[in-house]
Formats: sequence, structure tokens, C-alpha cells
Amino acid sequence: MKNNQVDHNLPEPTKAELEILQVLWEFGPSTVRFVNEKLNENREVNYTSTLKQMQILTEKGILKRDESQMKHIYIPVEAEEKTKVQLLDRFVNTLYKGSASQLMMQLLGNEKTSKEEIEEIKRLLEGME
Amino acid sequence: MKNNQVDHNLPEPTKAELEILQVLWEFGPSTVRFVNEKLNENREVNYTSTLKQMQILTEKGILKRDESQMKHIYIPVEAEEKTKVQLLDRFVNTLYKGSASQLMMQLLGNEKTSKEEIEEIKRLLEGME
DNA sequence: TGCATCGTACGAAAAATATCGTACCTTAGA
DNA sequence: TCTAAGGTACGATATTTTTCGTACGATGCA
Repeated sequence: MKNNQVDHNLPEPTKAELEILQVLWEFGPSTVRFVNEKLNENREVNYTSTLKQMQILTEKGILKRDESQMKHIYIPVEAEEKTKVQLLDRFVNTLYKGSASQLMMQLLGNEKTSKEEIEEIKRLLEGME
Repeated sequence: MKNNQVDHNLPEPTKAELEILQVLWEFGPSTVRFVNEKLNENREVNYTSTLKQMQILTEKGILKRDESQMKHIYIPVEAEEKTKVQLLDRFVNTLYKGSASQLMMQLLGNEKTSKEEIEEIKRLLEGME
């Protein structure tokens, strides 16, 4: 198998798509209006732009929706965790040739990772075995 | 400060650009031809496409080049580590709201992260303090 | 009933990325 | 000197992603 190939279980969400997913993850199934309002807390986006994105996400099978009401309710098809694991996996493979420990090293070396975080990580590891 | 904002120190390298950076990281300063050949081990790319990308990367200030010879030699401006740290930082912020330990949890929970990797990580942590 | 409000659908424009064709220069060697 | 090989420059096209305008259907209510 060639090197840089990735499994395309799900089409990789684009940046704008990820923003929307994040809103849905945080607040649960939502209407377009709600999502659009959340997005607008960070930057200006037209309502129909968000609508279109969410429709595209639905076409791609990343979201599904409940159309029983006029206000459609959008829901991520995959659980937050599962999607994040995929993205993380891709990230590790791309940047660290799959080596989680290398990624760790950078995380630990990064001064933005606080002492508390590091302690927390240690506790996690000890609790594993 | 608004939530989802990110520091744009360097323009974020795009996917195709990252591919090129990775070749340069792995093999050191290189000519376009060399990079192109490496890329072609994974997928077909026309020589001039790679050339153009590398010129764009240079315009963006991500690469610099030695033009003293006819065959220009391209070099990443920032060290591999620095760039990766930035990308990682962005990644953690975007997907894990900046929580490194949350990212860790997923890394550890991922069956693709091997026992050896986990042991390695533990060793790293113990060696820290 | 009439109309303002709020919803979806959808094509098309805009913007960002990626790829390529062609022009043209330089060098090496027959 | 001439030509083939191999280099850069760069505009144009293709593709992907993002944004938006417009059409039009539902609903609520004066």
C-alpha cells in the first residue's frame, strides 16, 4: 500500500463544516437558525450560507435531519468522539507518522500546556495499567 | 477575545503545501525536481504543479530559496518542530478547546495506539518532573 | 383574506486551492 | 554552433469550498 493514503470512511469535514459540527456537539441537535446564531458570535455569516452548509453536510452523510417539523432539526450521524478520533488519527499519521508518543512529546514540551494539564495526564496514565 | 480565534503567525499551510514541507523536513533542502519525485511516489503530480506550489510557499514566506544556482534550493523558513507545534496547538484548540489531557485520553483510548506507544509515553512522563 | 415572518431549496457567484501548458532561458555536449 | 535536456516564470484553467441571492412554501395573526 502506498504511503500517504488515508481511510476515507467519512469524507473529511472541511473547516467551515467543522465549525458547524462543533456547535452541534456542544449544544446537541439544533435548527439552522440556532447554529447560525452561534456562528455569528464569532464572525458574520449569512443565514442561507449556514443553511447551505448544513444541507451539504447532510448530503455527505455527516449530518442527518428530522424533517417532521418545518424547522428541521440537524443531528450529527457519528458521535463526537468517533469523528474526533478519526481526525486525530489522521493528524497523528500525517504529522507524526503515526507515533502518538512523538505527538505527546510536543504537547508536553509546549509551554502552553499547563502544569495542571501535565499532572492530569500523569494521573490518567497511572489509572490505566 | 472571541472564542474561536487563532493566531495567524504564519499562514496555515494547505494540504498540498504540507506534503511538500514534509519532504523538505525529511530530506532537507531540496530542488523542485527532487520534491516532485518524492510526491510522485504517492500520487501523480506534474513537475510544474510542484514548482508552482513551491513558488507560492516561497511567496507566503513559508519557504525560502537559494537562487545562486540555476537549480534553486528550497528551504523551510521555520524549523519542523516550530511549525508542527503551531499546527498541534491549533488542533488542540479547535478540537479539544485547548485541553491537552483530553486529547491524550483519546490517543490512549484509540486501539491504534499500541501498547509500546503507551509504555513509551509513560516513560517520557516519568522522566520529566 | 392579506401580509409579515420565518422556514427550505437551489443555482450561481466568489474565493481559495490545485494543476497544468507554454514560453523562454541556460547549460552541456555532439 | 546547434540542439536536447532540464531549469524557472507565470497566466490560465480546473476543482473545491464557501457564500449568498432569489424563489417560494408554511404559519400566525390583524
